[in-house]
Amino acid sequence: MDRVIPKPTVKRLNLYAREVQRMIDVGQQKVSSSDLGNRVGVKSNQVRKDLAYLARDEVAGDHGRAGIGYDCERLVVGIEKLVGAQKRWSLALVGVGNIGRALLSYASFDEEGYPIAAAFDANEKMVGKRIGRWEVQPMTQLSRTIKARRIPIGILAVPREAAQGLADQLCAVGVVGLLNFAPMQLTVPPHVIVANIDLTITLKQLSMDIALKSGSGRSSHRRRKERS
Amino acid sequence: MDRVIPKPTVKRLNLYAREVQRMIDVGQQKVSSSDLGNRVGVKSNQVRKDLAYLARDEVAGDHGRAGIGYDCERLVVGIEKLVGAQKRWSLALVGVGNIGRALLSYASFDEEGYPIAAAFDANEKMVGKRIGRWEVQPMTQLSRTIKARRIPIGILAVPREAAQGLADQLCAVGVVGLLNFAPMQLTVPPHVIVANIDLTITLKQLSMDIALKSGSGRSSHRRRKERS
DNA sequence: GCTTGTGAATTTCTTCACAGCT
DNA sequence: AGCTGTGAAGAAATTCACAAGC
Repeated sequence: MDRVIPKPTVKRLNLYAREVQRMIDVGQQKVSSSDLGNRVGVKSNQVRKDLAYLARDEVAGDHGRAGIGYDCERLVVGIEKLVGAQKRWSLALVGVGNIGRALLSYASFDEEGYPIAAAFDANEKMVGKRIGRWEVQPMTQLSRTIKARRIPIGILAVPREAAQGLADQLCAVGVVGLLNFAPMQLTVPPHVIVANIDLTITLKQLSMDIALKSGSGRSSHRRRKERS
Repeated sequence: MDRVIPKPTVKRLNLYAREVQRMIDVGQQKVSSSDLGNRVGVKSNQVRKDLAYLARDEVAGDHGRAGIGYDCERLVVGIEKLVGAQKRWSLALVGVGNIGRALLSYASFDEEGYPIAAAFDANEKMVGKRIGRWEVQPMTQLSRTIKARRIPIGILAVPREAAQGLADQLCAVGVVGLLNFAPMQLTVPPHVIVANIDLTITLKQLSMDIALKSGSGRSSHRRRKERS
């Protein structure tokens, strides 16, 4: 009777979907929980538990067949239904510096249903330039454009000092999610959700993990270690 | 008697250190667990529990003073001792496309003790170019350079199709950590640790979180929602 | 009054183990 | 034989609640 899906499960479901899609591209039709687990770096038990959430949802439907496995096609469809990949969310990119430009050239956003709908920069030399199919807009247009086009998610790719102020602006004009590349914690109204991409923190964790593993030898599992 | 520091705690300790450093820059001398908690988006209880790990470590030392708080200076020093920020780790950047170039221009890596020591690309037009202070090297130099300079961490900023092969190469020449920007799970030997920066998965989680929060109104806590 | 530190309770997530289907 | 689904056990992380210091 549990309607809520655990956070870690949501994440893994997305990984499964991507992996299974890739198997389909290669002509595979069935997949077992242990196959999938190996590819994603997760125990087969965990895979089955995660996939069991599909069956609990009316629309996603049941899937596994004992002795056989899961049908790839149905599986990705089911996961996407459950985990909401059906909707498209447009993005507003704020900051067209190095990271911003990299994001504009990053085709996957589009392909995955997250089109960048507009790009803004404070730098006058940047404003008006065309980058790919975007024309960089001045910050003065930010509210207007986001409101008019009802863009739900903002990407902050600006220097740390500017991030909080722009986050405030974005929240004020109705954004409900932020993808934050600035190395700081943003403070936002309670209805807004922030996802941080924090490169230096990630690197620090990585090096800490490396340092720790050197000290603690013997682990029986033999595949891979993963951090998000 | 617990020598091991929980993963989530390591992450938060890094966030605390950064935040406290910023307070120092602004002239602050003391900080309380609730101050710090507010800034990082964590309950004060949690902050204290996390900081208690400092006292358990001989070298990091004890810190909090009841009724007063923590001394900012000593705190960052203590955290950095505990969480290993003293060591420098050099990086090998593999792939000088959009993301790769953005990383080369990203000053924080250097400042935080993670200098990019070399950059490689498979594209002949790229090889030999100077970008900032780096000269892009051909992939044929990859093993030589990494072995010679004993670079411990590789950054994979290459297309998905190339990622696994290059990961294999990097692991073969002694890298012990990988920062992977390719949208896939890498398979690596057990002693190598992988940290993934997965933009589309992050976006999918973000949009799922947004969708969920719309459905479940009343939560009593009022600050921010954070995902890594 | 405001603060830290911490055992105990609680919640969340993972792993185990096995019944049951193909 | 090989596989799924799941209750039960276990482990990990968070939150509570309160004694004790300033």
